[in-house]
Amino acid sequence: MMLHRATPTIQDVARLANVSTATVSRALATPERVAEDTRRIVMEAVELTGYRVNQTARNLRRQQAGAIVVLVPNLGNPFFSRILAGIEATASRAGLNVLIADTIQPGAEQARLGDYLHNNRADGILVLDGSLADDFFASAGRAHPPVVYACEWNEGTTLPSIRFDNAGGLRLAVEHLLALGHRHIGHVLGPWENVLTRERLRGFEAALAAHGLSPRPDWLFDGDFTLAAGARAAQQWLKMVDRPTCITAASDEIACGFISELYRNGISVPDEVSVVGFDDIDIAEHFIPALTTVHQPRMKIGEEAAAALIDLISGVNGAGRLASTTTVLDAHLEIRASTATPRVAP
Amino acid sequence: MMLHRATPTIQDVARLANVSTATVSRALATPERVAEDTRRIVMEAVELTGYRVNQTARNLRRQQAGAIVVLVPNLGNPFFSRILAGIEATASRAGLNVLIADTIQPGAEQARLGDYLHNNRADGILVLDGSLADDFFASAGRAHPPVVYACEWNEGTTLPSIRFDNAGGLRLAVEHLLALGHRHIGHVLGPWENVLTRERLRGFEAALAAHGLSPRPDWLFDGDFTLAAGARAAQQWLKMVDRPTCITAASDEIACGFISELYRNGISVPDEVSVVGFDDIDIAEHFIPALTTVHQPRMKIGEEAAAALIDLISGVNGAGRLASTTTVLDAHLEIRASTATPRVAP
DNA sequence: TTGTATGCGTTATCAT
DNA sequence: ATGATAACGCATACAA
Repeated sequence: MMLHRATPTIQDVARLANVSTATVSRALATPERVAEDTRRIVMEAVELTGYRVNQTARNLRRQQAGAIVVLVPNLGNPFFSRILAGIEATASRAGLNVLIADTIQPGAEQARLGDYLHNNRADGILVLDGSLADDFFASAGRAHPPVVYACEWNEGTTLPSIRFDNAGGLRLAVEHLLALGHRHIGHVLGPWENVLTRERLRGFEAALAAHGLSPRPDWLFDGDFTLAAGARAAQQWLKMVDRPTCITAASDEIACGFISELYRNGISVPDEVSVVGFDDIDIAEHFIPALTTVHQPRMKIGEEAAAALIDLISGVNGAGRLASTTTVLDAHLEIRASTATPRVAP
Repeated sequence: MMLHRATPTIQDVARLANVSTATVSRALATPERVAEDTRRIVMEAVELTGYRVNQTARNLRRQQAGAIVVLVPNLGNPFFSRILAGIEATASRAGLNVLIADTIQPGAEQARLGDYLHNNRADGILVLDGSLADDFFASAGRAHPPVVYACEWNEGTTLPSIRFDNAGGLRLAVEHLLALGHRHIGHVLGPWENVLTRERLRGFEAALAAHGLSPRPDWLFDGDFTLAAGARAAQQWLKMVDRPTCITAASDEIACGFISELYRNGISVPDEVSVVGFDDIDIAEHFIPALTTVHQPRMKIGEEAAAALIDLISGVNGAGRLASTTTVLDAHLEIRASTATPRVAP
């Protein structure tokens, strides 16, 4: 009769190999500190028993978690998938697991997130949600694992962050439109509370100012980052008597929603209005028309953020753990078919 | 001078409350097994010290991991984001953390994934990758945590799975086209090795057969689930002398790529060819034209899969752990603007 | 109801 | 180079 064998422990291996558990542990963790012969015997016993180290026990002993947690605002938003892929690839290469937590969850703020901070569940925290304030992490002077912001950040943060040059991206967009001959430029905003919205608006205004133009308040369309917001902005645009000849959108989704709604109302892009997006999501290149947009290297953002966090965890920076290092990735404009010279000269 | 206090342990709380560690443990885990007064005193001490239970120690003692792992084929694919959101929401409600692993990672197959299976890292495994065979999990007769397939599955699997009615979805698509008057119907396939590709093709063929039609091999376009594959299929379509008047695509991305490439070549959808997608991704409704497509409730798939796995973990099904339960979610067709009556009668 | 004592599986320290 | 042993922090069986 075949008994259902329980998971083998280091003890089982030691017994079979006729060595102490300490030797087995060493043979696996630091092979060079074990004699050639012994190592062979131990490895054989490992094979035979099918032993796998129990990570929970190892983590308890080593006072670590073997994992990082990523705090995502709305996991359902496909924008984050590439970033997550970059994070996972980098973390797994470093032997770290990746936990995900959706900050949109009700009741998440206190209980669940606090769990990750103070319960030895994670060796480090990657925050993609700029609405989480610094003092959330530094609460009550407790010790907590290293924190790195990616994509979004909290204004005035003293924590390290990996950012994209959002203002610069919008500047490129506006300059492209100016070069095409546009002078009447509008902008569809993301949600006001989002730091990216404000950064992109800042770039928009700076680019106009650099060319002696000032933004017209009625050409600033409120919104969020969604397709629906773009469609709403289009409705407003349709109703205007004095319309901008082109629009910069705070996201590709906004741009697509905007174009789509105009199309349904018989207005053609770029013939009657030019549109620039932001993000360069997959569909942008295949949209109708192909979307001119600011490209964000999302995979790379994830990789860099994870790498920075791992550095912090392994203490590469030594006492520099507290130093706020901000990495800003350069913006790049992908020029496609949704922008053209204005049909009517201003 | 303010010393940097280390993380408080259950010992610290016990000392302060003047009770044993066992009592503290009970007061936190099973309050009803502790006297009213004692509980109050303990809770006060917990507050004062800021004690948080060490999950690693708890997990070691309880012989569990407190987490499930989701095996995703290509995390960068935005299709999975909603599913992940559903999984995370359900798991976190059950107090379980969610680990993500990208099965696309090189070397992942053996080392990393085996880690999750046999190293006490996860209490359960959610597999979104149908290319992972059953025997990968059941290797060498080892004990391993419960496994549930979601979305994709391995043909002939004996493991539980949550599926979408892929064949039924394609059937709805074909019947819609037939009802519009189409008789020349093509299909753009996903990757051959993918079970969803085969299921959807099966539905395609069955629907045709049910109406006395047989599929024409030259109207079956090879591909994968990407935008680029749709564009390639469009190129082929353009070159044909005898073209299908409509196309069902194995994914929305294929459909969008197809439509987009036709548009660049001056062909209009649905005027000259009708297109049906599959998935109902966010952009579908806002595409030009709005895409008729098979709606997949991705969030719900994630929720149901997580719920099933959690049931298995908590042993709700008792000995039924080995029983293969397959849940199939119903298909639904979202009719929009990319389909119309054929321009030329056959 | 509460306390005592033991062990979860591993690794690090200290001998040898 | 190897072995004995003591923790890591918690939860439970058992005793009181």
